[in-house]
Amino acid sequence: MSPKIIDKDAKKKLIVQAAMQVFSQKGVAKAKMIDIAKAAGIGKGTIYEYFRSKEEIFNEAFNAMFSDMDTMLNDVLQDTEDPMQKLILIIGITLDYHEKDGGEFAGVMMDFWAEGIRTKNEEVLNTINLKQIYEQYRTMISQIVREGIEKGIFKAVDPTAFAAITIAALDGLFLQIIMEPNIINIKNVKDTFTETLLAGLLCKKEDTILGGTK
Amino acid sequence: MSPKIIDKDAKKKLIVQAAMQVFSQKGVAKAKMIDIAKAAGIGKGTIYEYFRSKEEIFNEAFNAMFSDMDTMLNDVLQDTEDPMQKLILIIGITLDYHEKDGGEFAGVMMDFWAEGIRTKNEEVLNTINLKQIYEQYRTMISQIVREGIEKGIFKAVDPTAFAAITIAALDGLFLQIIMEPNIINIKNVKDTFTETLLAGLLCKKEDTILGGTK
DNA sequence: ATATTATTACCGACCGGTCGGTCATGTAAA
DNA sequence: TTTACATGACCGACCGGTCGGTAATAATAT
Repeated sequence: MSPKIIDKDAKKKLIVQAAMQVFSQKGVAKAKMIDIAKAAGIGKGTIYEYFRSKEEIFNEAFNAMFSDMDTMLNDVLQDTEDPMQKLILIIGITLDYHEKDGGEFAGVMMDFWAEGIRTKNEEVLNTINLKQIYEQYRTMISQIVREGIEKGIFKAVDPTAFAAITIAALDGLFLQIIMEPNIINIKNVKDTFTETLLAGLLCKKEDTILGGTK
Repeated sequence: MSPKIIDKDAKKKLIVQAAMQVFSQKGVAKAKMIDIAKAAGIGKGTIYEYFRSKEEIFNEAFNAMFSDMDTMLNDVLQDTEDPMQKLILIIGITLDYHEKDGGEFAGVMMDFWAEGIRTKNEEVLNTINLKQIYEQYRTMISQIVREGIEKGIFKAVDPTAFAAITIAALDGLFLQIIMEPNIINIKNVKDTFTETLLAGLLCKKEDTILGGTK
């Protein structure tokens, strides 16, 4: 009566994983379904038992990635009350995350960005919403900065702008690392990066750079 | 004897411009030749009178963009001897450049990055070489930082790492601006950005952030 | 002036390859 | 034998690039 039973969820993950590999190597647009199938060691048709379309695989990969990241960040933030320490942890976690799965994340991130950029704001794209993710991220960091300012630890910078710049710098560094892993690797620049970025928060100098020189 | 004569170069530029528009809206992969033709107000076949392939248009756009940027930067750097001022100018120019042609540059940059990332290091891609461009950029900035340190104006940071981070931050901010022009626009964050990034260079504090807290 | 003609510029129907997605035909477990 | 699962040959939409034909221009001939 009961037939062959396989773990559907496990197979779905397998396919997503294979897709991530192919996506990161070729880019989503150039990744063929047959490539994904081969990478997963299954037939092309089988993919369609688990996903409706290539788009759906892409969405699944996207969501998996960010919910994972989100969990890690929230876990880590429990560890300390010190705002500076929190920022250091966020930066560390974010940078380290990019090395996950042999840097697969990296290549695909490009396509997430591309997709995010070209998504019209009005259209509610119910699956992928990179903008929303960025907003959460921004809120998280600006909240910490505000906390630091209130506690008198940080200089009174604009928390939102600072958050935006922190995220920007992280993304950009990420981009550099993807592009030139030999020249710029995480271990080398992580500390300098953290120092450079956060120095401005502690530096109490009254005369600003722009005001001083211009 | 003499036939219809038109300005081939002008038309080439027209096509590149139209292509840039379409590329930035749809992405290079999804941009159809017919879209480019329509945007340029010409027939599809005509494009092939001026370019061999879509790839060639992409390359042309890429080169035009960066040689333009390069010229602007070199011009501006003549204006001052002060290292801090030089850095401020570089940041300003780079950020402003992204608003050129109604932000068209922005969308296409995504594809340049994607292309750059997926270009194998070994293969000499004779037309597009984003990595080389980044190297020049990095050299330029690290040179200025080195200058500043020698003159005793800057703290003794690692010039190369600082250059990498500056470029990273610029790229990342750029990415943010593309994604959320309403929230993060250049005029709003330019100053905070410059302040935040360059603060670390002047701040003479001996105890480092990482050393102090960890 | 006006017609002729050589040459260039332009065009879009068409071709051929590609690839996402389907489905008829399996196969293996129970 | 039944039923879930797997597959790859096949289909057809799509799109980059081609090509034969047409329009525009200007030198030349009338």
